[in-house]
Amino acid sequence: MGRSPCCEKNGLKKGPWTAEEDQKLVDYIQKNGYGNWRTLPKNAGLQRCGKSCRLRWTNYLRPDIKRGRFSFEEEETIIQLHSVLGNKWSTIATRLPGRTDNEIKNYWNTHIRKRLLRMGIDPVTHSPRLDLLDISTILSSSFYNSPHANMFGVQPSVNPELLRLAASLLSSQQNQNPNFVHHNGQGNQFGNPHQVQENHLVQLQNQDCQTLIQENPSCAPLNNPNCVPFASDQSAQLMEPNVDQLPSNFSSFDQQTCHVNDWQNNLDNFLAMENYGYEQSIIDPQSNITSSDFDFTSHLSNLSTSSSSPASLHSNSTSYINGSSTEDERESSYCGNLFKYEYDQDILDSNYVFM
DNA sequence: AACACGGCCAACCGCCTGAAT
DNA sequence: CATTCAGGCGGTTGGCCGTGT
Repeated sequence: MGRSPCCEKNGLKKGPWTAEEDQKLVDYIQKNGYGNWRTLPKNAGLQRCGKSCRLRWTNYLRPDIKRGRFSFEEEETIIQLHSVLGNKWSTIATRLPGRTDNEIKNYWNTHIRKRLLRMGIDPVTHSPRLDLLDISTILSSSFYNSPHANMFGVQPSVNPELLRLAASLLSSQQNQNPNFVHHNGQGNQFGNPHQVQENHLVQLQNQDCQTLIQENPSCAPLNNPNCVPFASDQSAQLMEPNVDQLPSNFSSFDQQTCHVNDWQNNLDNFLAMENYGYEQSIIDPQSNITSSDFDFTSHLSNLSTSSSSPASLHSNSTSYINGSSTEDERESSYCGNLFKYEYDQDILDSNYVFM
């Protein structure tokens, strides 16, 4: 026996609510409360389904509804809760006073989800996106052999078997995709990073990535004790880039996130963030941490301290970018800065009217 | 000015759950 | 225990509106 309709559909109005209907509903609820939604519309003189009335009230007319743009702190809360709860919008809404599940859901789908994707983070798993694993960069080692690898403190330890498998996949991708451009490691390090990445990006099927990782759980480090901080003399290897070779969005990054004027530190931070998702897609052989174990929540928990920390100078062999003293702090600050940067970019880009 | 396009979000749809009978 | 039904939830849609051409 099928479920019966919540109310008689014939003759009932659908679509956007008018101001007059809103007023009728508000007046009725203020006078009588909202006990029985089935009988409410008839008693209130509304040609609406009870369900429609309930949604209108809970999502729009309720007096405690909070309007306006979500704050950065609210977004943090949503992401943290979503990483634990998934699409339990109503549960998430209980932790955000004045926000409805519908509003949170819409905001997630239109803003946060896209931002996480831009950051290379899978919005479903909250882990780095395996489908964008940049195998060609691993193969060419252009990143690991570049001076920028030093600022991560990354010592490459790529499993030869992984390289073999990746090479096989890369080869098949190149054969199938005539537009594929292999990055030879000799190119411009300071070009538009999105463009560079697009050019040498190998999009693998998720299954391929999972297989690669399951079969080869030792690529390069995530919290790898073999990681060493960059040395001060290594930063000297960096050559000052031509101004028009800087990443297109570098200037706004400089002003909003780093709080320092030194171009080299800013550029280091920028490139670190650009590559953050990529770095995190790698497995730690020591602790057996997989990409899916990546704890985005704990990274975000450090946002408040990391996002305002100035980049440190390359003064000694144990200092990290942003002044973090440990590798965990360093990674957190990359993530935090990146997320804050993307949030600020959204603010700048949006036409949102502040209320 | 007119049109096309894409983003956003209010509202709807269909399914699920649990209480009442 | 089976059935009915209200309320709740998450996914989806359609229309509005701003922007680009």
